Amino acid sequence: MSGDAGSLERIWRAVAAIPPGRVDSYGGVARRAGLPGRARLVGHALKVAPGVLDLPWHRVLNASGRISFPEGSAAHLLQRRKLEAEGVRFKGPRVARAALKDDGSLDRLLWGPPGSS
DNA sequence: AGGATGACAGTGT
DNA sequence: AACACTGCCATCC
Repeated sequence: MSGDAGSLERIWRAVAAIPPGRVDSYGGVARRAGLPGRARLVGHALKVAPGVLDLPWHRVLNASGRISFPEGSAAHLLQRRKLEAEGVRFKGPRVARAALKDDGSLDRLLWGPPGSS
């Protein structure tokens, strides 16, 4: 199916590793899963992920720090609500700069500041 | 088999 | 900052 099932598993694990209140990009997840350049595969992996895994899918945003679902859609609203419930603030359509850091580099935000919680 | 689609990303303008 | 275009690759029709 998805190339090989192992890729999906690695992606699911990478997503599960994102701490509450933190976010990461599709590309970042792909890279941490050992699949650089497979950002689109991450989207597919989340789409087909078994619900029982209970993955924090809402913590995955696109490279612009924005939710990839169409604005106004139920999915978009749900994701935003889940993030705000974890303390992630939004600045218009994208996550606040505080969460994005200065560069806007999501992956740096996630693993960059050591010991920051 | 071939083209379109998509929970993306990088670069250029 | 917004938009267009290209690269990427698994699925779908």
